[in-house]
Amino acid sequence: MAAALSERDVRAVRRRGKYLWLVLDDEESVVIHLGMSGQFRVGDQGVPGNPAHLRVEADLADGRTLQFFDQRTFGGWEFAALQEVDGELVPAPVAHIARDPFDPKFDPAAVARRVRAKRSAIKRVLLDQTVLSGVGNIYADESLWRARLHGEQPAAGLSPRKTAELLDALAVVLGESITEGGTSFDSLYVNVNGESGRFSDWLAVYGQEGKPCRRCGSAIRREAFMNRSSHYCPRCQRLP
DNA sequence: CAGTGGCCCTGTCTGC
DNA sequence: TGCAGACAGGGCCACT
Repeated sequence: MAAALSERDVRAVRRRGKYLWLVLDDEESVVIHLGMSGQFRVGDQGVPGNPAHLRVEADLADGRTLQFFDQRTFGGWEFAALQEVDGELVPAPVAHIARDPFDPKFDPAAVARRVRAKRSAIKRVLLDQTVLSGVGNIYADESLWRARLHGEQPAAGLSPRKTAELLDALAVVLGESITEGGTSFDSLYVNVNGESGRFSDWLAVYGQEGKPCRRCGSAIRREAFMNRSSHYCPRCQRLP
């Protein structure tokens, strides 16, 4: 990769959901995923990363250094051909990834129809990147709380109105998290300048087990879900 | 073909 | 003090 990237121009940097990619020319790109602990740093600013977790280092033409750190190694870089999908040029590994809520062509009505056509629990559907992208465990829990929905509720049983409400809640949650600088619990999660986000102060249910619900005061519960956790308010978010 | 769940990884924390 | 096990979670893939 180092040899192939040497002296190459990066014409654009694009993203969809949790994937981002560097456009090298009309045919080729480098697809990057942060996994759960990947992060970029511009080397001459902010707090230096842990050298043990430095995976990629690139010297930029302006003299700065771009570094990619990843502690838990779920992230990665790969070369990928660009291909046209639904009127958009995307790398092959991203072809199956649906548009995210910030995409100008994101169609809430169409996504709501797809959600309601799923024979699965609503939280699983929110995490399905082929339905809509950009939503992980934290934002799924937060948006379900906002929309007063239990994650185990069958997606097919949701009314069109409730589904629209959930997608609205999701857009608010994602928007506010970006404003707050992302979800960060410790020094592991920082932006390119080494600054930590404060979104965790803002979380209503995620990681709040035992604490009172902001709306009704009931103790927030945590349950095992797909080898991770679901957090919810037992009073505000009931199964019908 | 859609849906389900196990597993990959590393560092930190908890409980015995 | 030391060690085992739980936990964090995005996405792939084998299985139903």
